[in-house]
Amino acid sequence: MSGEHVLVCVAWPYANGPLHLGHVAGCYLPPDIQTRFERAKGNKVLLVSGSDEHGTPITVTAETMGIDPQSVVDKYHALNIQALKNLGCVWEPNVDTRGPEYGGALFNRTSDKDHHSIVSENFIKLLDAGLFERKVMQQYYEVRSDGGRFLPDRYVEGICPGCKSEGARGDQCDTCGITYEAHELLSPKSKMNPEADIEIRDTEHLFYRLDVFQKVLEEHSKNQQKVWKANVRAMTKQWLDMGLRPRAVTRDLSWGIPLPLDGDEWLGKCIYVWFEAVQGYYSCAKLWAKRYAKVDDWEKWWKISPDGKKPRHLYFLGKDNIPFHTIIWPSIIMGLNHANKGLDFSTPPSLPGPGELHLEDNVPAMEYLMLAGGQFSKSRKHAIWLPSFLERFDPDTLRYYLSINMPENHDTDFNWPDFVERVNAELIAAYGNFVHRVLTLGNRLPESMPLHSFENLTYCTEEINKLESLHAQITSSLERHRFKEALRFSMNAAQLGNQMLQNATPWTYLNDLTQDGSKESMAKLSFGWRLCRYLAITMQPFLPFSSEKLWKMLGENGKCETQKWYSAIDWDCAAKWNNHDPKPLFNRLDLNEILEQEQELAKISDESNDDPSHNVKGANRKKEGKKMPEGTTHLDFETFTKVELRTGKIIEVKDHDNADKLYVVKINDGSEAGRTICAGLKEYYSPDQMVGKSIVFVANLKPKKLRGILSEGMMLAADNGKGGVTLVTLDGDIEPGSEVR
RNA sequence: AGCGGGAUAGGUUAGCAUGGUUAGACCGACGGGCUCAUAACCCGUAGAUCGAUGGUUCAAAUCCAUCUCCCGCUACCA
Repeated sequence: MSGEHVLVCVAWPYANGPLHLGHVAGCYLPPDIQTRFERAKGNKVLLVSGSDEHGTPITVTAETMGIDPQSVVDKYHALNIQALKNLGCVWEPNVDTRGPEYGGALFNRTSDKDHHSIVSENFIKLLDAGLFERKVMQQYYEVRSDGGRFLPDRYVEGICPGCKSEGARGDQCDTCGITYEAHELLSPKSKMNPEADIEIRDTEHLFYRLDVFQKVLEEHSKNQQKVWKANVRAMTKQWLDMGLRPRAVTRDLSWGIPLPLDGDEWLGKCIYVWFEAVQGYYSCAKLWAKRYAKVDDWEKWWKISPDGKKPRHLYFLGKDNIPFHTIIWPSIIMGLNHANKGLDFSTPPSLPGPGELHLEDNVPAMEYLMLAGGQFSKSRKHAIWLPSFLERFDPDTLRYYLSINMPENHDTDFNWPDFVERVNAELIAAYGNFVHRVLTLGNRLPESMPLHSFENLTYCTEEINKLESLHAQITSSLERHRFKEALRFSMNAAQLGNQMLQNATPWTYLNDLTQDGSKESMAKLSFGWRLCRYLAITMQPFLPFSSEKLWKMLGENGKCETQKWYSAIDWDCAAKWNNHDPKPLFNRLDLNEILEQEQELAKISDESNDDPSHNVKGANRKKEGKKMPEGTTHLDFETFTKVELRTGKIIEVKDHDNADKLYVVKINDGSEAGRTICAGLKEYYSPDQMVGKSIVFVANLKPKKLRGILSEGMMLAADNGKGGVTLVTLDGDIEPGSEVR
């Protein structure tokens, strides 16, 4: 199909740090491939996404960096959009080169004022339709001279009303496991600021009536069973089976979109981020139309036309985001449709009809890309950052590796040896090398007899048939979002080219073109040019940079990315030639060199502060002086002596039955009974490695139950902040229980 | 611990929802060929008790049960 309106929605990256390769493989590369493919097919694609810029984590980052939240999001928004562009993602130009009727792209941000007003408008619509429920909640409030603030449950602790143990959280006790209402907790304290007075205050919040949509979502889900991937089906079913309940859409929050409501009870409240950021898909389309096309043009991508013709909606996201896109967002869309029809909650909502906002056609959610077996993690600095990667490597090599290794069905792994291997042995050896063979062989012909003068397609019917069948397979795979498979088929075409050359041995005829068999052999070599052209077009969604390079080297005009998808198998198109010296499409990678570089980077990372953009071009690497880490204050000696450190010997290490990350460690502390300490060392030590070690522990720490087991102290361990943790052990023998000073 | 997902040749994986061909592919290994090409290319060979056990069935990688290990979310990291 061609001329279809396709809305490609990309999960909004949180502007609280740079993007890493996990993000790219999961959410950002697949939609780019899809968009390029759809455009080549002649479809009208509008690509929307942007930075998600509200919420508490951003204010926390701002506080620790000593700047305001807007500066945080400005910084990461700029960094991320630039990195995505450098990766070749089509966020630019904003308008399709064929004109605004063909759509375009907008990478917006949720701090955009227009986004605020669109969200506020929708908020009022849903409110007026009775789709919000108003509830008074009791929430802890930290009283401060500068005004105070509400505290999320997990920032509060106190004494459990059930078992009376200390350290119970605001809504649940870890020791006995019971849950309770916030006001039942005894002597509550703020975790962040234990000195502050805490009181319970009533706070009113609005809840979106997801329950109203249960039935219609079940219907939608039933319709989608055939297109959804297994992980999407399972996750959505889970939610529907549990039964949908109203979900809070407002929050006691300072950084976000203020409630568009009058009344003192709404002061200091914002629209909850989940409810607001998803609407970006909608606001972004509207704003794109307003800024780059006609104001109403967004409707072509969002609304079912009066004759029932539907745009196609694709959402690209990671597995953690599935229910938001199959349950929550559809229910908001249907809520808006409902409200637009002047209906309220008393009428059951229905699936969208003509003139209404359309629901997703597919949510091809990806699993995760792991890094050397572990999860990408900002805090543990276990990550490869996109900006830093692109400084050192050809973006197409990354695009190739992530495409051929895409986490479509389960988690996959990024590691350097595999990256180098696949780039060298597949991308370069098969594809790059075939292209280079054709171009260098062709280049050796005399100028009076250019390659295409030898063309004779009657010798190439077998190749033509195979290429056409491969083209159909690539197309079908891409239509079903099977990226790995599609790229593999394209690579098969390159392999076919190598086979063809191998059998035709054109190099044996170059010196004497009058030999027997020369005509056929040279016809094959000449067909090699067409095969390169085919490859440039079919590889373009995956490898846009090298495709453009190849396009020029083939002597073609214009840009490869604007070529028609089916032109790849148009054997009638005029053959051309470019007599410049051919250059290899890619450069080989050297694993040892890369590993050395990595070590260098790791060193720099150790020395720098904990700003993960350290190895990013243009990021400020200054102020690495000897200044104390943020928040450090000097301690007077007396206070220090209050800490009682003692030596002990580990005599037994067992798993904690009720916690994944904890060991229960028995220590000989010189006393007869010994003592028990819970320690979060599972990630770093096996029990065998620990038993017998002489360690240092804090002896007079207030004992505390950790998921049911009393921990009497804390072992000292060194933590380098990026995943390395080592116990502090003793140099020589000394009896357990000796004081350390 | 609660919930969800996964396990297929040395590595990466397709197939599994709708049981039924010799379980398909890429990389690597091994043997041979080629010498145009970036230590590249081509041909061939070996390599899989489809995580384990039991069950349903004429038939199970595919469905069911139990178990083991991995991943994610949530909790926990004194």
